[in-house]
Amino acid sequence: MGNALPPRRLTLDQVAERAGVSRSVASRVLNNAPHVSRAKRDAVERAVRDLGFVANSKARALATSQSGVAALVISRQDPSILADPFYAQVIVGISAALEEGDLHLMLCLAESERGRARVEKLLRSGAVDGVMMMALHADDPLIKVADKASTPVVFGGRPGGTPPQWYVDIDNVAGARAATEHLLSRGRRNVVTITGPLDTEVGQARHRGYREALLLAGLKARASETGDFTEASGAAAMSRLLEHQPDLDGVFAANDNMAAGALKVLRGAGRSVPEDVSVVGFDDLAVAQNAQPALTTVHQPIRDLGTEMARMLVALIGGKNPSPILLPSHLVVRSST
Amino acid sequence: MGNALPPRRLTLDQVAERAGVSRSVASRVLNNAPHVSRAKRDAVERAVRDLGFVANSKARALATSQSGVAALVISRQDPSILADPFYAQVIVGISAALEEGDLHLMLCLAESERGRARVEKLLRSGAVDGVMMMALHADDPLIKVADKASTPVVFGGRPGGTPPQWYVDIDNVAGARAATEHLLSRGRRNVVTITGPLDTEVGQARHRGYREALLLAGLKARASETGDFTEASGAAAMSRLLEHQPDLDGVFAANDNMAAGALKVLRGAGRSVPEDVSVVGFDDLAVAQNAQPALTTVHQPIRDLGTEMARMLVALIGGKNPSPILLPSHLVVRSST
DNA sequence: GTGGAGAATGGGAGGGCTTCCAAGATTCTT
DNA sequence: AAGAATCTTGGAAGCCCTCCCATTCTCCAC
Repeated sequence: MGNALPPRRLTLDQVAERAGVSRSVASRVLNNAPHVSRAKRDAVERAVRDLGFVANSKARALATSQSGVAALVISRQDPSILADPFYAQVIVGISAALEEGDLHLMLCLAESERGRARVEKLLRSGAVDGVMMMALHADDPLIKVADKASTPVVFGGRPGGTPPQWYVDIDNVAGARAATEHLLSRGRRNVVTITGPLDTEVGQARHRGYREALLLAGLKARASETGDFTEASGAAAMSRLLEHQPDLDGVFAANDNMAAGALKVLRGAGRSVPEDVSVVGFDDLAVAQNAQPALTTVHQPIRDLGTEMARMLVALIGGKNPSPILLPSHLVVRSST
Repeated sequence: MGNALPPRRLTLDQVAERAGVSRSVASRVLNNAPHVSRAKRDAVERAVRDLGFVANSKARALATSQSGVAALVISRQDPSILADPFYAQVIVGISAALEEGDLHLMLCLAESERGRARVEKLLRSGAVDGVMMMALHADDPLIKVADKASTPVVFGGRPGGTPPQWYVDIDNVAGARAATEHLLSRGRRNVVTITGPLDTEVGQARHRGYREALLLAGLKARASETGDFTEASGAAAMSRLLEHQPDLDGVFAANDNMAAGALKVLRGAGRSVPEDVSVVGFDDLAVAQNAQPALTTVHQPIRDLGTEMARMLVALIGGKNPSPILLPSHLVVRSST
């Protein structure tokens, strides 16, 4: 920080000199490449240890044109998206898997137009070797940004529209079907649903699973109302459903937050859960366990989602061509059904 | 990715050639430095636009010896620390403030020994211009790692022991004092506390605030039990307190999770809250609102914590010498008191 | 018209590493 | 024991910018 005599960072030349070898040899030892005699290898390693040398990553990056960094880009169209524990778990999974590939994680939250421009520059400047992207909407401008980058991109969850080439997603259809079938197996016959936004793939998929289950059981789809994955929207949807479909006896909500909202409205309307109405959510977040009554829901392997995204990206960076992955979810039965 | 003819990334020379100027001039335009005529500036800018040129960040980093990246290092001694919304908010704050300084965010979760070694290498390789660090324990090995790095380090929350030179922290003492005084103002006279781990600064500070409040009110400190900030430990501590101090009428828990555990135990013991016993927590996480009854607690400006950390780091990187910051917290009164 | 201040310009030397290649050292064949 | 085959080795060319500095140009004062 502006000392009198900046002590001039240690360089590979100094290591080489101290070990009595050329810079080339020293470099080979560092990258443990072949064609180095045992004696010189030892000498270099000792010099590295004695001097406490760590190679300058910028120079290495320039020479190899590899930065050793992967970016996770999170589109924040809504304000508090990161606040839910979902991303935290994804990140933990990613972090662990990137460690395997010896990559570091750069986290980009792009909300403003300016932020998006920064992300674009980041990707196109070659500062990262690959990108993981979480975006809900097919028209998210970040998707185009990622396309323009000439670096591999893995999606976490498919945005709507034509699916990207590489993605990891939860099998939302199967999960929603299992949830609905569970309601039917409890003897419910008038099962309604609170869907997520239908312009998102996840919203659509969970709705599809619901309809499939009814279809397979030979039942007609009942009323559905759309929410936006918030508790408040779930409550509002539930009110509307009660109004139009007073004899409902089962509710599949497309996520736990909305299910929690629905529970409150049901309680307020004097319907007891699970006696009068059974309710199932989706996600298995903390809110599901804390709900009154505790919520039956579909558990997603969120951490695995992160892990698999990172693994896929590592494979891509390594020149391989992995296939998309759909992760299974499973039902967790609690007191609401 | 291994094409036949890798199209050889665009370079500044090509921009310069197209604009009919030397590379030096082109570079000056890119960094909008002075000493460029209007005409050439325009020519270069047009060439940049036409070609879609983005400077190679690795080369720039090497030349300027600035990476444009700041790291957030989170020590994960316990497994699910990131899962609480705390870090999510810190990160959002950091991200916003880093954008001001045109820095990108690298996220390092170091739990294993290997992960720690990787972080050390990252810092010492000069890959980041500065570090923000969140660590609870004074003996966290990461603190030494940060010391060895010759890059500026800002702490979020002081670890125990001698405080670091640069940090941003919540004023835990004042918050705890306010919480305790609130209990006293409700007429409680036998106020006990559930502390956090006393080998952490935050644990100690909140305990100190509790004692100060009692002292100022001319009361003696009552029983205290120590937890580890988990709900389970709060419940256990509450049981012990009920046993040794059956006439207690107020509880200050050093965080919301432990307060939630305490509430459950109190309910189980037939003490009603807030009639028989008043309870105050600390943090104002979601759990405080969801608790039964809703928890009076101390709200912390968590997002601001992140913002200020990042700002401080930006200042340090810019060669300034900022002062440590203590952020105020405030009481949120709900139904538990 | 001349000197000189100050701006504009481009050449070129880094920045610290990787990697190609030619040359020297070693081992293996027969 | 000579020649082929294989390892080791170090010199030097890159990677793509930034920035110092010597040079040229512009313009104004006297």
